[in-house]
Amino acid sequence: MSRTTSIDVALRAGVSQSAVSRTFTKGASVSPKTSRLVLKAANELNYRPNAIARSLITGKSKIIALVVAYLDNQFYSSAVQVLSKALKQEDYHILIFLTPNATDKEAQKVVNELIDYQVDCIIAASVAVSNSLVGRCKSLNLPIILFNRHQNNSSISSVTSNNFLGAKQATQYLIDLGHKRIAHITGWQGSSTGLDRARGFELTMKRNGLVPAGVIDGMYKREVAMQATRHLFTEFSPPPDAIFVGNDHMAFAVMDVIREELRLKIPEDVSVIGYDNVPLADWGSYNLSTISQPLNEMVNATVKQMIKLVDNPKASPVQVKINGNLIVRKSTRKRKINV
Amino acid sequence: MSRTTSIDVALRAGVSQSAVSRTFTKGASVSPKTSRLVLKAANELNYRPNAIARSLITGKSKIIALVVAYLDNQFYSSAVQVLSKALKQEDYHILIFLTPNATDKEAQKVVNELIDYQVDCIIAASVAVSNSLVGRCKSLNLPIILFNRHQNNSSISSVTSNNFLGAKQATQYLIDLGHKRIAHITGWQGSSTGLDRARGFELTMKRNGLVPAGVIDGMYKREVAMQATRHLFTEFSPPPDAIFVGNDHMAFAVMDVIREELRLKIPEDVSVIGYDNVPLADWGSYNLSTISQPLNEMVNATVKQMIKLVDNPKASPVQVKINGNLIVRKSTRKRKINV
DNA sequence: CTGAAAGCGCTAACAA
DNA sequence: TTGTTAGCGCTTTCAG
Repeated sequence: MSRTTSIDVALRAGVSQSAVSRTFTKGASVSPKTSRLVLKAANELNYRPNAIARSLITGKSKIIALVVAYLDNQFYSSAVQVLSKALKQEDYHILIFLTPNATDKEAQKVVNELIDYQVDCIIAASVAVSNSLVGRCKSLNLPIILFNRHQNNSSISSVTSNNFLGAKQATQYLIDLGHKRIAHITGWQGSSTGLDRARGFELTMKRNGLVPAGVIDGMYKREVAMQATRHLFTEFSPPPDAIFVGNDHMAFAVMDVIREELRLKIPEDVSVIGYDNVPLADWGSYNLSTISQPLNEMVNATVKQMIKLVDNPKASPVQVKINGNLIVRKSTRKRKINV
Repeated sequence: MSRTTSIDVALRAGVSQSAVSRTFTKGASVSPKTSRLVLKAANELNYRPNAIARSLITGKSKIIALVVAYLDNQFYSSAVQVLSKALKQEDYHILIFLTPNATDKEAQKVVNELIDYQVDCIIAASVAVSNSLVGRCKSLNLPIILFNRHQNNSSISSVTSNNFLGAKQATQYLIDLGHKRIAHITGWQGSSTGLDRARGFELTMKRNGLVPAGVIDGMYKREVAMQATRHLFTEFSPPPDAIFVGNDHMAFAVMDVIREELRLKIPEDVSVIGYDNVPLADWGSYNLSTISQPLNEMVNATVKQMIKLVDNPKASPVQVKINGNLIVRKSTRKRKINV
């Protein structure tokens, strides 16, 4: 009743146990004849090599740890899907860790568990990684790649879109539409994406001689963004006529408040633009203009770098930055002159 | 530069290697003194037991395979989050498999990989599992639990909500509102949820002496549901004044078509009710009435059964069925008399 | 309670 | 190319 092992197969095929191992280890030398014998016996016995035992020796588990804060934001559930597909192609598996409370202690705990399972690489999506943790991984030769986040520390690999440029595009677009009172509900100011996008906004406003009609940290959270929106329209006078929101996930919340609570029309009364271009942004009820983050390219870059690092943990880290595009939908529109 | 092992710790603590193992194996007998010595040395060396080596012996990996078709549907991304949290509590880890094309061959391949990694249990969310596959798992003593699906085969454990009852509630609710021309865009008719909900609809209509104003399979896919909606309003005359949609994910698509393409009002012209009660259903732009699937209870039941089965793979399978509730929001409303 | 010794199932030298 | 042998790092008998 217990699992068939390579010995069982060897016995039946009339070869040595190592012959069996070799036929299942790519790059090993086996004669076609032996291979055929082994494969036949293996098939009859329904044999599969034990990946655990293999990992113990090779030191490689073919498992990637994917650490992500949450999946509420469609950008991350999409990212998980695309990553999963790409990694499957490379014969890697995903151990997924959801860490909603991103305290450093929590992160420490997660990394401990990753180490226990000998994962080949960590992909940290939208999770802050302290320098001490990076050091710990480095000393263990455990590669780590930041996805959609970057760190000033240039010794760590990261893949992001060009958030600074994207924010500049979004802001300039609103300005070109004729908006003068533009507010920004920022992404979490403790994250690189949130900071880069806010920088792009501030700079573009200044370059155009405009003063922001309010800047509030939305923390990338729906509830906080909703509160920020209410604040923007009750405490600022005149209220904004356009809002650049730090990501799509918050932009949906902003739109809901503007339409359902404030009874204003989008885009007639207020233009709203988001960031990410998640699938939901294209749905009829939102039709949200936004800046795209090229998920496929970001994932490809991530996997490519992962393979490099697994192969050689001392390979030089890279910081990949991919340009996104302005996606114009129906949540933004040209101002009439003299509003 | 290589990893610290139990031998390193033993040497430093001045005890045997087995003593180290025992202090890290719960249920083993060690004197407090030895334990203290070991823990101290382990801490100084930053030692962590190698989970891979442990699995090789115990046969238990503390890893659960979570197989899910996709994460586009918010019900599943939510489910993954809640499951992840519950399993973490029990010290289990999740190897996630996304299998968008649910062919049996694909499933076979996934199961092979699961076996390779010696997962302790398979949780199959919304994935069809053929009987041959179930048999294969059984012969390997690999427990499997269906989440949000059930099979006629009563030898396999499953956790679902009471979809038949929920569909009856939804339909009766529409009838009580005064609707007479009620259509049903069904969930995929190859799935138990899709079938149970359709049965509940058909039966309730019949019992109330009503004939369905169209029944079309939406396949749980956004695009298909959109097409079905168009069909319902162009090919049926008079068109429906209420639609029971097989899940929320499709209901959003239906609402988008009704409002953006057909230029009809919800709920004034058409009532729409969904199924699942995903977070998005509560967002202002949709405000979708629906039947809840009690995710927390479903997850708790799943984890409980999983622990039982891991402990004893021959434990009797259970089919858990949890009742959901009607959630009334603003996508449904009472018909005026004589419309 | 403790240490010595025997493997878990496999890969990777090594010699033939 | 093949079989033999020695481990990977750990848990688990078995004596003491």
